[in-house]
Amino acid sequence: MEGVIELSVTIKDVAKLANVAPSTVSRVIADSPRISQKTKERVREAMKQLGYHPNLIARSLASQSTQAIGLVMPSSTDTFFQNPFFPSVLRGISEGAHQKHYALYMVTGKTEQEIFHDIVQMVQGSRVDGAILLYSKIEDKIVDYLKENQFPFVVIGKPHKDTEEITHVDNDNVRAAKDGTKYLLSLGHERIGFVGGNPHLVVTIERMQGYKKALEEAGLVVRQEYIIHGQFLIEGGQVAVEELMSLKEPPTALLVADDLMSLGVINKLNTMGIEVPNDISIVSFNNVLLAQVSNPPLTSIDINIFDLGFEAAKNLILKIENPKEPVKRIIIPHELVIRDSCAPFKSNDA
Amino acid sequence: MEGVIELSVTIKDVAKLANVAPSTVSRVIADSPRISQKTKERVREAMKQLGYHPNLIARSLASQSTQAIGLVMPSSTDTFFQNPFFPSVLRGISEGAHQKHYALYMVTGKTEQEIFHDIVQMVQGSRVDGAILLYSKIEDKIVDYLKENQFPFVVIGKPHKDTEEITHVDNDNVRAAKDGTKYLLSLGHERIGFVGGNPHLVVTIERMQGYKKALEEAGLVVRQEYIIHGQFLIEGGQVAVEELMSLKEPPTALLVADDLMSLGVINKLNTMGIEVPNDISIVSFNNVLLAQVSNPPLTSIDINIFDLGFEAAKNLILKIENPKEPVKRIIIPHELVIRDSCAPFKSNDA
DNA sequence: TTGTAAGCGTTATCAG
DNA sequence: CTGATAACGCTTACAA
Repeated sequence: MEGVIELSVTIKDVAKLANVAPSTVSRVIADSPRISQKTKERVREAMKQLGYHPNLIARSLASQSTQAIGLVMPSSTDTFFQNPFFPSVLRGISEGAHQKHYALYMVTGKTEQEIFHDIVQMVQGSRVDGAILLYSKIEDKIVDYLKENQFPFVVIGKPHKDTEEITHVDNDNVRAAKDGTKYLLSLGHERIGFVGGNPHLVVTIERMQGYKKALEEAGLVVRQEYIIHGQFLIEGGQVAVEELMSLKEPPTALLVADDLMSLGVINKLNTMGIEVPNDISIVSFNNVLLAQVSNPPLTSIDINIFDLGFEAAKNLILKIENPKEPVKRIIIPHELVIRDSCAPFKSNDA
Repeated sequence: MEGVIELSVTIKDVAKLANVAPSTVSRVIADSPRISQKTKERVREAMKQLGYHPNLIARSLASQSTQAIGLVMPSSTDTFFQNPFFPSVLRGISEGAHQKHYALYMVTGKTEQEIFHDIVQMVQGSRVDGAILLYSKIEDKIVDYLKENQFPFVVIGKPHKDTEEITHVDNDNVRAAKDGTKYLLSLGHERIGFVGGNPHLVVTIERMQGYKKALEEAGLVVRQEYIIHGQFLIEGGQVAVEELMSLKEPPTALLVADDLMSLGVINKLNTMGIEVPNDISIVSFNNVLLAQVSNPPLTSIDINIFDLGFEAAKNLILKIENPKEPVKRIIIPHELVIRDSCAPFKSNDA
């Protein structure tokens, strides 16, 4: 006869039972120092007896805060979900949120318009205290909207514009791509291709820049036909390979901007009878778990995805709880993890 | 001079500008048929001018509904997140929720206790209108709690107990495992091992049952040493292989309850110089995208993960919006997808 | 240290 | 068809 179907016990019920005013109960919940121990205990006892739990919605309305943060996905949700990047970054965000007792809120729109609409609702509807953009693309209406309304948000990746005014957590992707390319260069490769993701994503742009820079610094020309864009998916890699390998002078090494793409690349290459790393070398990006069990295991640039998420959540909450928190740019380190997908360049006429 | 920093325009502001009562504005928002067209237009005009957006929190408080559904993850969140099952089921849920304009809410607790606490908060705090359990395990406090409080929820998988009283979306896992095992049997294999996940998960139990049944029906004895449990992760598969292959009489075929585990299995086998499918055959489960690019491509039982999520969301919402909705059991069909990880049994002394 | 009462922004019940 | 007015359950001055 207890703990059952006690439909909505309110603060008033507790107050009545404990013989205090509702406001006192509220203060006990907040553990206000201005309430006597005795009262606190009495109230807590009453809460226990009644199985009281605060109504968070009411609390949110009164206190103008929800203890929830909104997650903003790219409009290509399906692609995004399929990629191991998503769960990893989510883990990081979840951990960061958890430490400060925040929950996560996701809208379910699919198209760009729907998502925009959902976000506006979420923000104006004050369902969340802040938002994390899990991607960065050029010309993003959502960023503009959030900025205009001075709503707390941080972006994972480098904002396309107003970089100095938007707190963001990012890798040094230019540098990372440069590192990867240099590694390939150091193995003697000169015909190096680049397989990137959606060209509207800033991360794609930056990695391409790094790739180009490395080539230029090595005194090589950048060949436009060596640069391919696809989706951050297995098929993206497969399609890229088809194009690249049909060239008269195909590359002998590839910088691939995503592990999942790399799997597709290798898979396609296999079916064509081309071997990695014997016939072609691959440096990949992200170093998700799959990179290890790939055949061959992938040499991949670890970008510490978990940390991207974790820092994003942490800094967003800082911002939420202290509106005058300064704008920050947080750079998460990367690291080239060498496995077995690269080999020294061997001239054809051997 | 418009659309900027209009901090919290309320229904009252709109009412004032449109020269009507707040309640009228509320009715216009709900598109009540009892409001004249003229008034509606006038009010809508005012809303537009002021950039009004309803405060969803206030609405929730007044209407006792949030248009959000809570997601309940297993306590081994990290493992769960890493598995492609998660994004797939999430996609399905998201789609189902989207069609009825629901959002998703996730708590961030890590340990079993924290999660339980978070869920209670979420439920009693009326932050969501219903919940989806993304797993089913034995002795689940959360299920008991939800049931006791008659809170709308559905589980993905088969509830451990009170099966008839809990709406759930599941595969016929016993049958599916039986099908997979029979297929192996039909190839001439008799020494078939089973690699399952966490033994507290109902899905593991059922797949194991199906496996056993198939063997028994074929007149074979179930060997306890052929049954291994691990995590639904790459390492889980790797560890299982170590155990299985150190047996004096190792199996010639494996039924593996998860694709990611299968990758681990194959990977480990490779390093041991054992070839799939020549030396050992594998039937896997889930048929996630990875199954196709695995080397060799996996023969895997497709359980239609997306549909699991989709139906769960759809039926939960049905339940939310109609409390007298009957309890339902929804069985999503499965299908054995044959690829290249199985070969006919070849006796050793060939 | 505690109580009173006024919000928070909606919805919903009555009147009219 | 529209307007008052009372909830919804909590927080937070302001009093006492």
